[in-house]
Amino acid sequence: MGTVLSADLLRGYTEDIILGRLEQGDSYGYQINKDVKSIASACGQDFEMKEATMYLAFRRLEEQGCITSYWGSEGSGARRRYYSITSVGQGRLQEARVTWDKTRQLLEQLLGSKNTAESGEERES
Amino acid sequence: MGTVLSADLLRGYTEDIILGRLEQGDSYGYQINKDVKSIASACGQDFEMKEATMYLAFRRLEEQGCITSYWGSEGSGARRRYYSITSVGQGRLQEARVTWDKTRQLLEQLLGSKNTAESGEERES
DNA sequence: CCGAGATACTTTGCCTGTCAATGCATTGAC
DNA sequence: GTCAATGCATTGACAGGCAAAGTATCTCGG
Repeated sequence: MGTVLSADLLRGYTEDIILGRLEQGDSYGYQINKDVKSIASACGQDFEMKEATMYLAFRRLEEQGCITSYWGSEGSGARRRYYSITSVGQGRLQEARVTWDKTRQLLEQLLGSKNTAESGEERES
Repeated sequence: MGTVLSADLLRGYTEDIILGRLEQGDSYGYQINKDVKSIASACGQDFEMKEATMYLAFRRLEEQGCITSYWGSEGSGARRRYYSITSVGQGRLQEARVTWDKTRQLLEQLLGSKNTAESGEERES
């Protein structure tokens, strides 16, 4: 169902995706994993953030001070490690969005996407 | 001058960028490298496709049958290896644009970019 | 009570693309 | 003769993604 997107095309965005999710409120690995899957599915796309990838990204983000974590206090079920975005993380997310926007524009130019390739010629000497 | 874009954010797109350039006509490494730089610069961005990265990508593309190459016949100056996009490469480029478009949409959702986060709540149980 | 399946987190080792560094060869300007 | 620009190519290291495997708890059906 839907296009299978290679996560390699999103390489380097894993941490920012997590931050984007945590901006909506504290969450934990399994939940974020499912959220990402369902968002992708709503876009008609078959994408999943692999667990190994995700948990390693949590580690990095915490080292960088972008998130903090705490063990949940549910009486039943497996224990959950909740993550919370910090102000450092917020800043980083803002920045990531700006960078993403510029990257997007650039790649569109470089790929010569239809929407920007209207003009007949644009070869500079 | 402009934002410095980490090429790592474009990881995996190198080959497609090259194909996009070759669609404009046969070219060679040094030229493509300069074209990319000047396109980025026109976007107000400081991005460069590193030579090592580029030449390795040429290699891969040729192995995949997406491009062919031939030595230029200029009487003077250093020899140039020209590359030409094949129909396989054309197909791949078409595909890449579609994939890119989907990836773009998805990442915008996942990062929670301003333009798509209007609705108040969208948390599913 | 037992097994299957969902929930939930973690580690190991491999693969692949990027890139700094380095090297080679030619040409033209100073 | 030397320096910068052109032009191509290889090497080794690094980092992120991921398959695979492991641990542990809970729930539900039989």
